[in-house]
Amino acid sequence: MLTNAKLVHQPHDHRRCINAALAYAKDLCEAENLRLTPTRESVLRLLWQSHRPLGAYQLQDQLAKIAGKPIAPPTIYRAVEFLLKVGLIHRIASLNAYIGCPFPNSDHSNIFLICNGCGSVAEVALSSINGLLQRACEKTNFTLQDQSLELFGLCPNCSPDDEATSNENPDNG
Amino acid sequence: MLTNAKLVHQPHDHRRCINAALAYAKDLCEAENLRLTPTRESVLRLLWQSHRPLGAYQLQDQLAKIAGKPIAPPTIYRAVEFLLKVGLIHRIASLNAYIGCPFPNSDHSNIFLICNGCGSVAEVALSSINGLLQRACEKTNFTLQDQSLELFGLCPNCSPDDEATSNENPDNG
DNA sequence: TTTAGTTATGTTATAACATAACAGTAATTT
DNA sequence: AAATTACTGTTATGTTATAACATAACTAAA
Repeated sequence: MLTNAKLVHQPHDHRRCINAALAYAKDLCEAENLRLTPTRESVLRLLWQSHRPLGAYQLQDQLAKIAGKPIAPPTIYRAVEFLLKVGLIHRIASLNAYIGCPFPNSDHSNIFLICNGCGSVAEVALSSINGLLQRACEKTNFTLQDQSLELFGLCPNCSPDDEATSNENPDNG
Repeated sequence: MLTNAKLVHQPHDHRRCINAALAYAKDLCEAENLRLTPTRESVLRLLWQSHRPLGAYQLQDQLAKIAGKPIAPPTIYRAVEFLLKVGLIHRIASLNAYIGCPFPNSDHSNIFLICNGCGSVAEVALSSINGLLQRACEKTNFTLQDQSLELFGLCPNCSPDDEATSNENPDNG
């Protein structure tokens, strides 16, 4: 089971997450002859500021602050579209929000663990589930192309049966 | 595996789908002392007009025609909210759209098979998948509360490797 | 090194989805 | 019938996303 859940739910040096993501993005774009322009890089960096997803208009606000000038929605959506296309970020459909992809290299299909308490989102890739889904599709003669698997609940920090301190703004990035 | 996939993807007497859904809704509301008002019933009926989901503003247009007067968005969203709460319909997050629930009685968690060709949506309930998801959550100490599982692809009618006629507007309701 | 082709961004407007707030009406209870 | 609750109507607005067109920046020949 490939997952970043431990990282998301525990204190860690989040700069390493950011640096790794940015470095990977740069390498990928160089290798594929894609342009990681300043806008795109800024949006990617913003989406790695924490392990919580950001909506397009949150990105707009934050990018405007960074850029020191107003940013229009299409600018955000274009950057997001690019980053989605090359697999560096994900869209969380149920939240209308975006988040950095922790496994951009692996050809995984993702299950998102979305915490109703603190808003953190962890990702799990589980081939056994993909196998089951694939078989269910075959049984119904459905040709699977893409998927959106989003689970809602409470992360370890926000679980009531967890004795630890909880909620709202854990500093795990 | 509980599914309505065959029904969705094959020609069938769709009036039976509608009648069954409406009858069930009436029974349920009577039993639970809930009010299936004309607006709510109309919205439910519209969501059972076909096996394709409808957005709130499509519902608005169609309900306005039926009612012969303009309908404001809150009217739709209130009816939808009610129907969601009592489990008679589902929301498809990735489509911002709503669809009648084919198994309103069973305590299932649903996987939606969304056809990129004709827009039809079938539903599958598969306990083995729920078990796997539950175990994945336990491994990461995530307390599962709710889920949204949406698969995209091509239904049997829209699959290219299927010799049958295809696409866009199959008359299966 | 202009020119043309392509890709990316700026800008304005608007489409599409969803809810807040408050007034009024209908059903239900007392 | 008055009080209470549940539902609906109405206006306005918030939120998410895209269309359409203009301009700028990069790239690759001529």
